[in-house]
Amino acid sequence: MLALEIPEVVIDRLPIYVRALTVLERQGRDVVNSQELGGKLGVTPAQIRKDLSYFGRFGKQGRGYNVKRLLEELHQILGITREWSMVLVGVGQLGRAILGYGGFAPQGFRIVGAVDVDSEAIGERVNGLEVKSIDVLPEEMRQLHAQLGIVAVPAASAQQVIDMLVASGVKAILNYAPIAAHVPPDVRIKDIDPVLALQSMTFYIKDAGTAP
Amino acid sequence: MLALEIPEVVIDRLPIYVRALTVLERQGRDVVNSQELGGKLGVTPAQIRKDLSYFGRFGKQGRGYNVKRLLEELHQILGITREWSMVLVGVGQLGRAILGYGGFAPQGFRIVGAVDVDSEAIGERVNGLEVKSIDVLPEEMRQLHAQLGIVAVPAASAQQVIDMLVASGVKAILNYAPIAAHVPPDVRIKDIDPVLALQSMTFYIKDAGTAP
DNA sequence: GCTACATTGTGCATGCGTGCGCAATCCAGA
DNA sequence: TCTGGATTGCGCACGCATGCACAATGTAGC
Repeated sequence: MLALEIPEVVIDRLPIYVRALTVLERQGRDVVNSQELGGKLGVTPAQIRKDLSYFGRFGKQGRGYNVKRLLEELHQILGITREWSMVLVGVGQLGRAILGYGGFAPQGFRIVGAVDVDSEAIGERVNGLEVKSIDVLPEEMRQLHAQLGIVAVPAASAQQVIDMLVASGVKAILNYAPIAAHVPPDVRIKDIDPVLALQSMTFYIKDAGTAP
Repeated sequence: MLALEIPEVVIDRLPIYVRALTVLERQGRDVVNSQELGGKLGVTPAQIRKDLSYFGRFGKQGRGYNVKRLLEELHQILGITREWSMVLVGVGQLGRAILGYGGFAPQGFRIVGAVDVDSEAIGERVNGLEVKSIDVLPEEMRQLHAQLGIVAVPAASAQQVIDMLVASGVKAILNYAPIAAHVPPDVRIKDIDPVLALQSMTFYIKDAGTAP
């Protein structure tokens, strides 16, 4: 029952369930069974039931799951009932795009601070945020009550920036830099790298269109 | 030895190896062993050797791997010796950011076309590309010799757009829309969704800072 | 209130990915 | 040419995630 024993793959699937359930809720659906939910997500019904059973018994036999109830439970489990504050490091082209991305706020993730190493960018206002020097990162994190870090700096300086975030007490990092970063075991890090996704897909399609 | 039998997790790791080897090559390193490479990537040496053994014997006992040689082999395996052309669907805020992203080109991925449903955007020039109507997607794909599709439209229209890409013969899709899309078994799709990454990380840190 | 049906929750088996351990082998140096 | 040392490639075993199958159980309808 302890969280530590729950496989990470399970945790990674929960947000997908949340997303699908949110759509169902907006459609006014009251209940959904594991088969329908699995069909929408490309996951087997057994998988869904097993995943949920790690956390409790949320369904009703013969009926399925109450959409609203299950959604609330999953929010609770994932810790997304509250708002989360994030600090962005790196206000280059990528960083600005992240600041402008409208997908975070509706899900309760807000970028409350932005820092950079480039002295030209420091002092500038981007998306309503004043860009500060990376030297004040620890103070910024504390003052803004930010718990999450977003890294959008070039690969060459990414590990250094990540070390600074870790030193500032950040326990979870969203990393857009194309590196395999090293962090202490108690710090979570997730990489966003579209190039890696492309490079693995080309493996499967590289021979398509070749004459037989 | 057939590609179909190689686990997808293995394919997903190869681009990481490529990235690390590229750095080593730039540093002028001739050889590297599985232990050092694994240390850099957070992968066990045995894992690396096993992964590579699916494709051949690239190392030398007592020495390690020739960096240049292994890099070339991996490029060949992944199909990234050539350039790949991509068409972007959706030229909103996110789409524009993707067009401006500088990480694709150096790795041989070029966005050669852009289409949208919004009549206001159609005809506009963005990053040197004229935005076309989504109605001409099939012709665009053919004329531009594009093999890959990038989806950057709202969730509501994403499945529809993906269906159109599939109908146009696209065999691999990079999807930025927050949906679990359905595609035929011969079409690859990879999702880029920073929100999902955040929502799974908060699970692990949600109790941090709570009074004991 | 009772019956028939549908769906959950879960023990268990299967299969697959991971990593150990060692034999094979290659290089460097004498 | 031979020997010592290091590292690969791979068979094998372990462990974990996945999915099956069924008992448990709640619901709807009569």
